[in-house]
Amino acid sequence: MTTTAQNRATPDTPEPKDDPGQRAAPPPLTQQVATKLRDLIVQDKLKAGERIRERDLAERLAVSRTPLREALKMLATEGLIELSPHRGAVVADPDLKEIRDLLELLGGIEALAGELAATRASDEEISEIRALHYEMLAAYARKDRLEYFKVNQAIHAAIVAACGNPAIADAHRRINARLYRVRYRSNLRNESWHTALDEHGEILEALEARNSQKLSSILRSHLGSTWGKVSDLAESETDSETELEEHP
Amino acid sequence: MTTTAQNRATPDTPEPKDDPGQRAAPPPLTQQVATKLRDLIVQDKLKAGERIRERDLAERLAVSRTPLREALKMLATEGLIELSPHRGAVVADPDLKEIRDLLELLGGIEALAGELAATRASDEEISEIRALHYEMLAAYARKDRLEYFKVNQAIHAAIVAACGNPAIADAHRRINARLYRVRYRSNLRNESWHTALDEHGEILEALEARNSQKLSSILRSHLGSTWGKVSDLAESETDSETELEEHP
DNA sequence: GCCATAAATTTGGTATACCATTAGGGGCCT
DNA sequence: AGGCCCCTAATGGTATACCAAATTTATGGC
Repeated sequence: MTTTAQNRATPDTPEPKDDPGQRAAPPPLTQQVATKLRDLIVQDKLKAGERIRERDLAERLAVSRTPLREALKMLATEGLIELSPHRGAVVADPDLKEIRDLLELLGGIEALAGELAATRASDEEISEIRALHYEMLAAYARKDRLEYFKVNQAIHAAIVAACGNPAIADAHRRINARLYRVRYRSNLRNESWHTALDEHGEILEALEARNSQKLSSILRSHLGSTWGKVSDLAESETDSETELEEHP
Repeated sequence: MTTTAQNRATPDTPEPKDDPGQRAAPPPLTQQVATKLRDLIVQDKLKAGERIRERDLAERLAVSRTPLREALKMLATEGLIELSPHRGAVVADPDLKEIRDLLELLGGIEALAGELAATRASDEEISEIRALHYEMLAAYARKDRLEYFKVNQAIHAAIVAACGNPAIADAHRRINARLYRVRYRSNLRNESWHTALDEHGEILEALEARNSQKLSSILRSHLGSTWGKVSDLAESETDSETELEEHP
């Protein structure tokens, strides 16, 4: 058993997704599709503003429309795509105002999480964050922007997780997902790594000193500088390429 | 009067009645179902922990399983219900820890929103909030707990809306929805209205003085007292009624 | 009489078929 | 010649049918 066995409709489906011999739990297809779509959006393989044709995408993912639509509904409530009544789904393409709003919210949540983490984090968690910090320094030294970005994200996730409040961590993860693409591009093209690096030093310092107020305020301003980079980047882009956009 | 409190009781009211001859805009069924389910959950007509049988519920709502399932998926990502792989959906029944976590998050978001609203809110918005405050006093004078509760919610929603950040307002609405049932019951049975009332006076004062820091900190502690009431109530309940729960 | 195992029923998961609505194109009328 | 309207194709919305897994129940053996 355990081989999802929907072979009836699609006879040859070379799906290596779930291990057949493993007695582990088979994950629901809708969830798999949702996760896959999340990845596709976050990795920009589904471009922002792109129209999603259900039948095509369903065939591409080798699933039926039903689980795909359910996944779509989930991503819509997460804010990753937008659903128009009879016009289908498009990948969310936040404008500058939305990005600013989301960063403001994300900053607030990180500040809250940091404040709590400063008092609640275990020594082990702090040690791990310090380890990640060094990894980030390593990535910086190697000028490995991708690794730098990932570790950077991991650090923030770890701080948020250290507050011991899953609800906060979940909210953070969601908002972050909506900004992931933007921040990724910003990271790849921006010049000033050092400001973020300095701030991260302060963050670690405040955390280890268990200084709630300081950690909180640093995290707020930290995302403020992120906003600066993003808006600068957006400016230079609209300058040069003039993104395709609907006009009235 | 415009923007009376009743409008804020439920996120948005669907159109259960079919348009007579009007061919304007038929709202998607899935959305209607989702809205209806939200209301049912929030009004406790679908009890916490209750198992949801898709076929029954679909028949009860006179829709097919497909839109119902899509709606279910949406509510699941919103945290209002929980989906177990093959055991179906149950109405989310947060335990004390989860409630505390959610209140902590909600407090943080309200604090953030308040801080921003203190500087950004228009005079008209502040006036409207004051008007709502008086409505709440009226409900208090009449000992109308339901109205009091609704106006109370409306005030907080108005403050959050006044921060001019839809992302924050949306996040707030979602977290609040998950706590609505709990807070509603707490409100109906708790004795001490006055503490909340006093705090609301301070809130209004800080907002009109445009004192960001004060408004922010008051909103944080305000939900702290909410936690006190909720936990007290939970205590007395487990004392007296012994909620129906699965036993080994 | 009790426990274990297997069958049946129930329930959720998935696929497909069908219907309604909307966008696009071409022809007709002004 | 240009704009309005109708017709057609495509796409999303809804319903139903079928399959697999899980729970419950019945039955047989200890």
